[in-house]
Amino acid sequence: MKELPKTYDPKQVEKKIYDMWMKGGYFHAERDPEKKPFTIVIPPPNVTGQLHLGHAFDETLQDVLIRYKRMQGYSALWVPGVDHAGIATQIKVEEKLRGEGLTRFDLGREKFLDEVWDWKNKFGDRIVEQLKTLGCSCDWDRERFTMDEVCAKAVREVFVNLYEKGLIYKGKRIINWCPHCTTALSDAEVEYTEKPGHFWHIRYPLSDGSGEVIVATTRPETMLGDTGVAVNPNDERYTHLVGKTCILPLVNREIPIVADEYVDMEFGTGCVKMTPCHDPNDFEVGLRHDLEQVLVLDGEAKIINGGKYNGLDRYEARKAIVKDLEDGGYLVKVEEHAHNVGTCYRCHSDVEPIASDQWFVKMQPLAKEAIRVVEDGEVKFVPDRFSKIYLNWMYNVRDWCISRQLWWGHQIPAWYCADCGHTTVSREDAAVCEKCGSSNIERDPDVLDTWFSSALWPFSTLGWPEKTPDLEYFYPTDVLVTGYDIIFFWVARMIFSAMEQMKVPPFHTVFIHGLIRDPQGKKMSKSAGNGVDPIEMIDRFGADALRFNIITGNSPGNDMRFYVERCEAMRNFANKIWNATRFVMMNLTIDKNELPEKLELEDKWILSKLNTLIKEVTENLDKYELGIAAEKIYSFIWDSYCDWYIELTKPRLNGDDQDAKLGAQKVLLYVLTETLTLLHPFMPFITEEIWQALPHEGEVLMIQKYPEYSEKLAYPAEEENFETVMAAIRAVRARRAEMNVPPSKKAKLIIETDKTDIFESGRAYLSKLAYASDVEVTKETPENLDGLVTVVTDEAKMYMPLAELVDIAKEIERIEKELKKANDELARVQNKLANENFVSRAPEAVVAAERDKADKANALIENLEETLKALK
RNA sequence: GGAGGCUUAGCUCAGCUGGUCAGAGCGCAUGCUUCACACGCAUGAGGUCGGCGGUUCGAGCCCGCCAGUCUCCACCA
Repeated sequence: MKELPKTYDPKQVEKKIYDMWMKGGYFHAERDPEKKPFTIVIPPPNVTGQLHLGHAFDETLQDVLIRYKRMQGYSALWVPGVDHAGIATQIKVEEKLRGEGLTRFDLGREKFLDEVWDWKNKFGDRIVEQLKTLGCSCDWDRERFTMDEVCAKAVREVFVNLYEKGLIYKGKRIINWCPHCTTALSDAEVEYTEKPGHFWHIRYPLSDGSGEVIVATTRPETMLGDTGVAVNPNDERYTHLVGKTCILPLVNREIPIVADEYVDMEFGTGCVKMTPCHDPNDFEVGLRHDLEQVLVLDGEAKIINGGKYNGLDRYEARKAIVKDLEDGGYLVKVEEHAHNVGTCYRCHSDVEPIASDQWFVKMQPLAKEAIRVVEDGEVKFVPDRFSKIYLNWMYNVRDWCISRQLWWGHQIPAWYCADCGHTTVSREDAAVCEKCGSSNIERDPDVLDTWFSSALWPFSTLGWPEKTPDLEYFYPTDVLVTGYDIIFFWVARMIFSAMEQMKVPPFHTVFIHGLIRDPQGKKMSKSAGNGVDPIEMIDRFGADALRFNIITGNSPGNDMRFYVERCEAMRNFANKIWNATRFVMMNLTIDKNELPEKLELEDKWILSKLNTLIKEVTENLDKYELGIAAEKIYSFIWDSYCDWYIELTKPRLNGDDQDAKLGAQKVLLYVLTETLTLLHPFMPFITEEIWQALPHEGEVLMIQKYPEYSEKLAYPAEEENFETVMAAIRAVRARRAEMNVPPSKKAKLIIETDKTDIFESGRAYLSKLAYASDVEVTKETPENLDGLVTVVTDEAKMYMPLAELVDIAKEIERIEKELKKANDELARVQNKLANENFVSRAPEAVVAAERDKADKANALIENLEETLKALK
């Protein structure tokens, strides 16, 4: 027999086991017509990213689900892959270039893209390798990249398809512009944070010299782009001014005063400066009143078209302009004013609203189906509350700006004709204008939003638009697992994209989880330096421990704090399993896993508990209650199997009765194997390692059948009977602990009970677990209780001769106390049972349970009273 | 402005459709060189489940109000 070390060392195991799985091809999902498919696509992490705890959480949940389904006999496919992550990746490469004193423009598009591909090839495998250390059972044969050929084809198809349907258009709108990333962003990519600011009141003199209007603004520098002043048409203070013009200070431009409902009379001065090119509302007002559009900020947010201010950064310009206004007597007053500023979700620079020509996806028609499938329950969110968040967003969704002024990404398949001005949008790269045939065409330099390609992920990864066998078999996918923070970015867009292209929802369930935070509840981030590296955790405690830590102690959709100590606790759990196995193996003389014909009471107890566990765990997993399932297995292994059952088998294993010995071994092995199988999706490495060492049939645990509830192994009566023995043992231990009797001090144990057979059969382990030198089971009360310590339960009265420790007076006092407690309990229960309403309206089982409680309390009281009488 | 979450033992959190639901881990106390494990074993202390009302035979669990806290959406210049 193999000698196992005393402590489990994941490092010796995990890599070896993973390699074995890989070699065996167990991650690969076959299109098996005999099986039902179960598919998950991974939320593709950034190709050059590193695994953080958020990933670890996400991937662990998916791995548990996929392993569970695989073991249940599904053809379980987990499609892995990575995302090209347009902005994020481009920024990283540009930073690297900056270190060399270069910009992307120095290289030019082609060379720059070569650089990015190099970067991708250099770091692209890192996160994949990290996923493997976590134990992810992805089908690596099907790994995809959002920029590979298959995905590119899907992107091209969808773009052209939507364009042809009029659902993609190009237009001049106010978009969110990041001056640092120098690209447009979608609404979803802007994060708002409240920042302190000022509210400047500025005097705009009327052109006719008859007075002035005072406007209030938080962005004085944008006045360079002002082409009007708006007031509310119902604002009597200003009606006489509508139609007049005023002079824009510093610029000396004559601009009209217009009336528009948009203006809030209550706010500020009621006069609003209109900057159509740099404010979304002003843009709309400008269109309605035909105001001129003057762009005063360039892509880096430096002033243009602003005379002497040209070239100034927006913040410098603000200072200069405020000073000049003040010097010129135009500044009326300045107020403190906190307001929300949009920032780039990637670089956190202030986002600039700028009028710009961009490509958009028209959302209203697409949102319709995306709303319907969730409202109709074709796509369910777990927990359900996230469907409200999703729907609310979808109801109010605005057109999606999809063009990005980047180089890294899917370049937009649009060619502009220099001759006729026509735009050719095409699945194949265009050589000539489709309208006039001119070859004088130029491709749009912009690329698509990264999320445009991830939106197609559930079907592009399976080969769409080709009708591949994979697509046929594995689509639609089943569950999408992700954090609530990317519902809008990704989940929503996958749903409407799939509905438009596939006419079928991409998945039936969206399983949402929360964020992992630091012990203070703060978001983990690189800049705050409070991030915990999952790889380090795996290194220190093992992947299984990390996984178990992440799975337990939280509930679906809620954030959780990460405690290293919890990893330690889970490492201890792994060690516990390891040692339980050591125990079983060092007593093992059989090489086949089968139950014995004769089962002892304690065997039936543990088998029945196991059976219940199987039922509950399966139910919990089916309801996505992974944490609850995991905790139940934990407590079964630790509390039931290790703390009780193993101890119970020791007398048999160490005894001379060969049949009993074998019986105990068999049950030990059976229960251990079943439990390992149950636990495998959560702790794949240690369970596989142990399973391999135990007698088994089949190649690997990871494809064994998941345990199923069996009517044959339900022993409710025996379970209950054994619990009464346990209660007796606990009572004795508690009594001894109370009196500070060390385990080494044994005492005879006399058990007076009506259920002699139950206690009789447990004689051996009773003596062990209750530290008895000898056990006597009887129906008779001992004649003389002098010098006996008494322990009373509802099923037994027990006596231990520990004369030197016994103080009769104290004994009596204690029993009277217990008696009072029992009486209180009885009164409570009887009171309940006396309630007509309760008895008639509560479910039968509940009433029966109460009656049972009453019976037990009665029995206990009776026992206590008898003992008390005897003592006196 | 709108929506939602959270408030349960010293700490961090579980508690599924209202009836063993008052729990877990860590921490704490006491005692254990018990032949798998001190990354352990046994025993124990500790909570009027944020507050106030209501529904119900029965409420951490449902409803309303209040307080604290966090988040998301919208974004009045």
